[in-house]
This record gives sequence, C-alpha cells and structure tokens, in this order.
Amino acid sequence: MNKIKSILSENNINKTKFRVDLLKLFYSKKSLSVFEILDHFNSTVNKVTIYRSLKSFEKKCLIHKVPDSKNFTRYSLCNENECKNGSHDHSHGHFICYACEQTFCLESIKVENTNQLDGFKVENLKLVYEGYCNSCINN
Amino acid sequence: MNKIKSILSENNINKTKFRVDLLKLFYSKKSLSVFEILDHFNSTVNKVTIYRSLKSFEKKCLIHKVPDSKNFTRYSLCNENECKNGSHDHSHGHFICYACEQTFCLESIKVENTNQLDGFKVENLKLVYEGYCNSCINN
DNA sequence: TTTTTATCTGCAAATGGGTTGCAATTTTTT
DNA sequence: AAAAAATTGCAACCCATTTGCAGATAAAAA
Repeated sequence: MNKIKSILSENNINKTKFRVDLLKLFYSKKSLSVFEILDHFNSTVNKVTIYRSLKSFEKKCLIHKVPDSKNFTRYSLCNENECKNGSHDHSHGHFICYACEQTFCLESIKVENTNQLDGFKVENLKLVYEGYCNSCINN
Repeated sequence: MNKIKSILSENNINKTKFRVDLLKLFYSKKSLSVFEILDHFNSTVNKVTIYRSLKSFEKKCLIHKVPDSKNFTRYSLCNENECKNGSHDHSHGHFICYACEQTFCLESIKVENTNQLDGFKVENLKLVYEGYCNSCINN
C-alpha cells in the first residue's frame, strides 16, 4: 500500500509500522474504537500509543470522531470533500447499530442547519439514527 | 412547595430535605449536570447521593437524560405527555448552547423516525442543534 | 552515512466521571 | 414506639482518557 504511506508523508506523520497499519485498518472498516483497535493488534501496541495516533490523525484531517452508542471515542475516515485543515465538517447523518455497535456515515443524508429557531442562533446540527443494520438483521 | 412533596410521595420517593430541594431545583432550571448540582448545594451533599437521587428520579419518570455538549450526564424534567412508567420518550429536538453549555428541549420540534434508510431498520432518531442561545448572545 | 532534530513509543502514574459495598442515619409503615 | 424500607456518606473502586518522562525510531541536515 503505497497510498497509505504517501498520505502519511503528505501530512507529516512518521510512517512507523503501527501508524501505517492503523491507517490501513481505517480503510477497511466503517469506524473504529480504541478497543477494537487494541483488539485488532492483539494488544501488541500500547493503548496510549493508540490514543496519540488517533489524535494525530484527527489533527491532520485523516479521521474524525463519529457518534458512538456508548459515548466512547470512535473514529471514521474523513471525507475529503468535507474535512480540511484540521476542521471537521461532517454534515451528514449517522446510523448506530444497536447490535454490532458500529457507526455508519450516511453520506446521502445531508444535514443543513437552515432551520430558524426562535431564541437560538444555530451553528451546527447533528442527526443520529439508531436501530439495526441489515448485516445484523440477517445474522 | 407542597407540589414538590406530593410528587415525591406519589412516586414513593422519601421526602428528604435534599431530594425535595433537588426536585425544586429542576423546576427552576432548563437542565442540570451533576456538577452544577454539586455547585448549587455548595458541596454540602455527597456526589454519590446526587448520582443516586438522579437515578431514582429517572426511574420514576420525573427527569430524563438530555444530550450534553461534553457527553456528561445531564438531566431535565420529564414532559408528562411523553414519559411514563420508567420509559422515556422525548421525541423532540434539543439545543445545546456553546456558551452556557445549557441544554434546551425544543418541544415544538417533533422528531419522527419515519425515514426509510436503505440497509437499516431505524428505531430511534436524535436531533441536536448547537449554537448560541439568545441569553448568551445578549450578554 | 553520520549527526542533529523532530516525532513516536511504552511505562507508570494521574485525572475525572461514574459506580459499588457497607455501616450509619432518616423516613415510612405498622 | 418498633420494625421495615429508603437514603446518606465514606472509602474504595472501575474504566476511558491524559500526562510526564525517558528511551527508541524516523526524517532532515550536513
């Protein structure tokens, strides 16, 4: 995967084995929590390293936080159109599955804070659906 | 406030000084976090007592959790029409103010999970607006 | 390719929201 | 007033996340 390495290079992130593998992992998953990452690497990496890598990726707009069923920290790859220069704009809905606890970005459901609310100046809007994903329903 | 005491009685909650004062406090605030409560009582009450009182109130449908800017636990009074018998249905939007960090229930903005999403069975929908409330804008 | 510099890593310890066990106190019931 | 049930405070715990620091690794400079 040369692509992974060049992304890291472009963002001035050292191409350590772990960070390359971590970014690669994000390209194969909808979203990841610290503990799913820890599990994937069979605890061969320190969780502090995971937290710091995630924070670094986030700052460089490679990943961003997505809502999680249990309010843990969970990340997904950034959408190139939406996130730039450290500021994350993911103006689309999200779906959280009660069963697999996975978070899905609903790119097709655009969220626009056009609503006029009496007594409030709206700057942001979050729309989170919850339920069961087809994969869980069929298993 | 006889009203407060009778509410507690009806719900089989002991009318201790603290619980009466706490419920009274909820009737004067939009929403409250544990630390706002701790602060209001000048730390004369143990935080464990607060957590347990909140849990008790929640079970009896006096209050329910509302979204918080920092993912802390925050509660508001239940709407009589919506919450009953320990199950909380607050199918309306919420507004979180970036400045005062207060959460407002938007009773007028009804949230219905009628959307059909390909690949998902939607059971619940959360709609959270963020920005600045008029009170903060004017100060 | 060695030296310098910046970044990354692991370990231990800390932070902070929230919970649990238990004994003592208070409220409610009888 | 006595017994039963609910509430409280204290200490200790749990668990996600953070911080300090020293050693290791990667990138840049020479």
